[in-house]
Amino acid sequence: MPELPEVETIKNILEPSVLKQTIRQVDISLKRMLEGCNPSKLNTLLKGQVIKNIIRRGKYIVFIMEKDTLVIHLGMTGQLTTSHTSSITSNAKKTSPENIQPQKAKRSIAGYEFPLLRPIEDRHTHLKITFENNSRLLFRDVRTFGKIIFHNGHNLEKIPRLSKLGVEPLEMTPKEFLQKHWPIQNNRNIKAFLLEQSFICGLGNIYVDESLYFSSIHPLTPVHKISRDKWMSLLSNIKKVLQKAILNSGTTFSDYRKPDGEKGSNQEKLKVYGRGGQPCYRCKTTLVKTVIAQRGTVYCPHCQIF
DNA sequence: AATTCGCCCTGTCGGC
DNA sequence: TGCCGACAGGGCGAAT
Repeated sequence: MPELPEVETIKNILEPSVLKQTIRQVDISLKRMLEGCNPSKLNTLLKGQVIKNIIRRGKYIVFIMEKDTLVIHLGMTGQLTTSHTSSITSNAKKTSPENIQPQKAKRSIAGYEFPLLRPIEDRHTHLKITFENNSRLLFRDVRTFGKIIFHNGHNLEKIPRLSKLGVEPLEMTPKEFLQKHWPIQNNRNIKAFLLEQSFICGLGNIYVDESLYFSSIHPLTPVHKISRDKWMSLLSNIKKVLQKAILNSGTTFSDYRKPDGEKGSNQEKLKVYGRGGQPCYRCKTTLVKTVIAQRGTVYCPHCQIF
């Protein structure tokens, strides 16, 4: 579920505590999450390297180090957080609900305030990076759809997952984009097309539904039937939807947390996603919940047309 | 060649 | 109360 705004938020919050840090030790406990090198070699490869830069590409967060690059995809339930080892061994370990019994802790978790709410370390923490200053970067992922990619060197184009990505929506201008790509010949429906990362990257299920709603486009509309004007509107709405979500620190429906443990607030602003069966804010028509492109999809059958 | 589908995975929730 | 199936879905590889 972490899409572009969530990854951007995580990157921005992580930056000050991770940048310029020297890696002392790396522990990976779920080896199948790692691509690009042998899990037993990861620690040797990364040890001693300084994190020089952090960037986001689509839904990927990229750690540029002196020699190599480490890429993380959060999948569905991935969480990145920083903590100091001292707080894990004293306060947090004793009192954090996550560290007592995950099952029991859930019931009472709402009663805990930051910093105890932050995901610290449990059986779902699959990657731990310890820095020379004793702080740690933790990657926790309940459903393990996430990925950790080691890459030798800095050439991102050589990383297969990254090289397939399309344009960054926040960096493109609708007008220039259409001058370059128009007409857009594709037989698929617009929902499936936008979920595909190779044209525009960073959009997931939530922000595709939201962008289509704002553009009054039915999610099943074939791409080649969308007029140039509609595309202009769609592209600018994509940017607006993403920018607003970043201002709201992302959308928290279940697992997504900022690295400081707090939730985003954009879920309160959504117009269609998660609102199936409820009235459209514009016309009061009951919003339809269906499945398109193998994904739960919500739209207004009155406002959103072909 | 283009597109669709199945699968990976765990926690939650609703129905019986 | 407890069990079980359905559901959530990003991205890849297999199947069509």
